[in-house]
Amino acid sequence: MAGSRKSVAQDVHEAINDLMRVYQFKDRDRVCCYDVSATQSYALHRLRRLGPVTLNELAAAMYIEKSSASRLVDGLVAKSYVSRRKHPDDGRTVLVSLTRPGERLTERIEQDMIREEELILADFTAAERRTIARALRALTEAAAARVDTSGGACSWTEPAA
Amino acid sequence: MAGSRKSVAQDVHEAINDLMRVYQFKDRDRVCCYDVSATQSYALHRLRRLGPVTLNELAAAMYIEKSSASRLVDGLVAKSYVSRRKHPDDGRTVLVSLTRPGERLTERIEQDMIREEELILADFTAAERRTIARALRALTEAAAARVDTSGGACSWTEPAA
DNA sequence: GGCTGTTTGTTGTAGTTTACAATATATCTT
DNA sequence: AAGATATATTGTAAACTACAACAAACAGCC
Repeated sequence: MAGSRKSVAQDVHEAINDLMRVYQFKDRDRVCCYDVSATQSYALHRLRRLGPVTLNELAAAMYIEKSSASRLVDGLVAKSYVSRRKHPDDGRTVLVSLTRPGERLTERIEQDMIREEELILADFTAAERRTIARALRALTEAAAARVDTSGGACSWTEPAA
Repeated sequence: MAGSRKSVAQDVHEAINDLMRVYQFKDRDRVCCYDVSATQSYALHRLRRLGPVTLNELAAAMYIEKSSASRLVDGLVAKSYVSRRKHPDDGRTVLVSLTRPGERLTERIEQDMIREEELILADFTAAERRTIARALRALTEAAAARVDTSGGACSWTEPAA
């Protein structure tokens, strides 16, 4: 395998790059269809998954700076899709959570996007679809393991050179 | 399969979302290491793949608007990594291509990123790595097939509802 | 109990990426 | 040759992000 000139790693690298470009475009295009942006939509989905979280936790889950998360929440609060309230036990932290309208919107967007994913996946057999899902998940986890999200910022773990 | 409550499409949808967030973060983090941004870096890689192209072609390959491509090229020309010259046969179009320094930088970045990809892939067997590569490529092509890049803009092909 | 240090979140500021609309120039069609 | 079309650039504005400075609340220690 070390002999092959075009490595699998190179294949994967290019494929991920291309996948990201296509899906980023897809996300941009989708903005118009709902009341939220792609980033806001992702935040809603994380919140749906995580339940009420502090701002730092949300920032870590999204791999963004806490100040970015703060403004992201600003926007969603302004639209009444999330609530930001003081933590009962710790006056420093806030608890961010979906409102009922937020839950409804999140579910609707999620269903629509899954339907689109189904169309894309229609070209594959059931076994292939499962393989794709597993591969993506594994790859994501492997990459996520290299991110340090402690504190209010994130940093990529460089290999000790 | 229609019976399973959590569909494969849902799995794939979430996995792609998460993968994108992690890799977008990884890209942002990597900006510091070179003389170009992540987007500029992607443009360099496309140019390396495509050879000299017109601005519209580059825009289509990157799924961005022609005006965005124009400014993207501005930045890379300013750094002397690409050249923008008039097409000999068609006075309307420009030919964008890598300069020698641009080629060198592109190769360097690509090698570094592939090395990182190898670290991420280290957790998988050779067979798994090949499966991941194939799955990603197939997924990307399936998604790309749904984008219409004719003219100076792109648009996502919605299913006829 | 009160001082010091730490954690948490917000605000000021700035850079990058992107799109839409208007424009200029060149080519094509009839 | 005139109008229509294609290509690229510029004006403008929005979203997303980070870093730095700050304010408020907690924690520990003496």
